[in-house]
Amino acid sequence: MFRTHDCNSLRKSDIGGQVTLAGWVNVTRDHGGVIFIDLRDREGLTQVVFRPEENAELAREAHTLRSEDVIQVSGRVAARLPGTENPNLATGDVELIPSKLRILNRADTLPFPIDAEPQNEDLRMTHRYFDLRRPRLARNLRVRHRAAKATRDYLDSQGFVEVETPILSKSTPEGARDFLVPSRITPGKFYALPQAPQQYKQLLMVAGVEKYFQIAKCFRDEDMRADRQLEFTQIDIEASFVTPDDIFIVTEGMLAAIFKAALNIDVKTPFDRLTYRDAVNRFGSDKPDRRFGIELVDLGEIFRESSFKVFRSALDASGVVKAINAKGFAGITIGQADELTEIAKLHGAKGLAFIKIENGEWKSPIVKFFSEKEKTALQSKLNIEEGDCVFFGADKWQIACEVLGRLRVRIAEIQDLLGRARQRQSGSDPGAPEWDFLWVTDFPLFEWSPEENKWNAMHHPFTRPKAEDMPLFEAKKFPDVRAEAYDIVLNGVEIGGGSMRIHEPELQDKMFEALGISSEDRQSQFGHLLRALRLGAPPHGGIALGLDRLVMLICDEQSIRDVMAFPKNNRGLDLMSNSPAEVDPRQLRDLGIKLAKEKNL
RNA sequence: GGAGCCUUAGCUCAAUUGGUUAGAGCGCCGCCCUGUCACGGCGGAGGUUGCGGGUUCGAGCCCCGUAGGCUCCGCCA
Repeated sequence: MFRTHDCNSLRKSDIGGQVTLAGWVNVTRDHGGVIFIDLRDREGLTQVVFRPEENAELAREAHTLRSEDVIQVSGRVAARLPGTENPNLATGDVELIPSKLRILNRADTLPFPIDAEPQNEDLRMTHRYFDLRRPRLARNLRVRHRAAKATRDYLDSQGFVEVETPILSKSTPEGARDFLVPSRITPGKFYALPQAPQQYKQLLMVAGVEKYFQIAKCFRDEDMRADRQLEFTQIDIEASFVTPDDIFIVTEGMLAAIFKAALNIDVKTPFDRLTYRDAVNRFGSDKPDRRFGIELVDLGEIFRESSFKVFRSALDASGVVKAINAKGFAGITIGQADELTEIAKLHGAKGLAFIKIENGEWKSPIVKFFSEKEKTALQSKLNIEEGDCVFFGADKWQIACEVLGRLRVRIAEIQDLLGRARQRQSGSDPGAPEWDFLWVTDFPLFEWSPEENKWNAMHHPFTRPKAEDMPLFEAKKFPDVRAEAYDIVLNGVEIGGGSMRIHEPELQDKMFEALGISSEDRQSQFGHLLRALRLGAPPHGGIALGLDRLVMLICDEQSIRDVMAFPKNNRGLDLMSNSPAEVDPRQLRDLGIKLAKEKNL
């Protein structure tokens, strides 16, 4: 037996016993005579004490130990001397007096200290196996495991069956850029790694599985972000003979089970629901963070007849005038105002108008254009008080809402409305974080792509239109057609989305037509699906949740990299293994691939 | 494809307005230290200030370029 206990299990009741522990040297405290070693394994720490008078040979060897050496020690469990107990340690009442020490492996000088937060992410990624030893990341891996296990247990209890779908699959024209895998056996042809198991899970519904799920790896060859990696994991769910409510209920139950398992938190269900239109109207976002206020207020009524040209012309062009009131933000600095103006311009605004209310005075170059009536109406509608700062958006609906929505989030960060900076500074227990779950429903079915000059599916091409909007769909009033599609949002982060699918071949064909996919392409790209729909496809729908993002939020991390064992950096490089890498020319020859010459710069 | 911030010892950081030999803590090496728990004490090694160019009597600091990292926009059905 390699060890009899882990490093977090010895207690007073074990005193006098003979035990063997194994682990890493967490820290050494060498007094010249007596030497203390904190031995660490994944469960915790136990103090090991070497005394020259007990065993001079062992003590001499213990002097050579350094951080992260791997050792095995056997000996007697002893009570600590009175007054030297460590209440901060679960094993702090006892210590191990070894009679045997095996140095299993010595560690080089460490690339970075394991007990501090390294700033250099490059360095962390290069030595990822070492970084993962740090308690924070070790905890994250285990929280992730518990979340995944709770997912399987819960969905199993609801009758869902986990089915694996191919990683080597087929490229489709819609959606993200595919990762391609060349076929050796069929030269010149390629598999694609799945962006999601979307078609397979629908085909499983045709197959009569009825309730499917999978914790599935997905691949998208797009640029990365803190919450986006080339490969990521989805909790993928699909069910037959269901309505959106059925999907909502099972998702809510699953998330409650995950939060119970990971954090021992009871999540309140059912979650609130907001239509896409309301979400954008009130929060300027289809994934609103409702943990703070600053809601968007529509001012169309007030300025309909205004003599202020900027507002009036926006309204006359059937746009909107909206505003947010940042309470107590009149002290905004010039730098902050510049930054917010930049954000506004970046998202399509021509500029940013705002009013500071200081010393009872409305300070802004635009106030002089307002009538008394307009000012009074503004004051009451926005609840304007001393110290407030009001920001305006006057533009097309989409742009005005998005701009104010972005400002809203940034202002909340600047004002620290979630108290994160304070929590970090005080170092105190931040208390229970607030978990704001929200369903956003009734997404538009289509989205206009100016680049391609065509309509694209906002969710995906298999999403069904809302039944009541079918006449609009038939009439090709595409911008007005709503989809039977929904997103699940947690604290302003989109953690999942899904829809009811099209199960009628005729409707699917019309959808492809609307998306400008030729009949030939429909057959070559989606022929199998269309054929399947003709063989008794049941009504079905589902959802997919981003496991990485969900675990990131649960672990209070800022990046999904910190909840993945071996993530890639933001250029898609694995700095540890140095992938991607060149391959042997023979491998390319086998695949019938010839590299193009590098571009001359 | 674009924008912002960053890059000084193994790590985390400092270095006044451009001015002497680029410092500190931790780590590492050596010596001392018998109840610590981030043990302590003394000493030592360790630097092409990412790289290239420019301005200057003089550049870690100013300018230009470039590489890398992170964040964001585009992109992500």
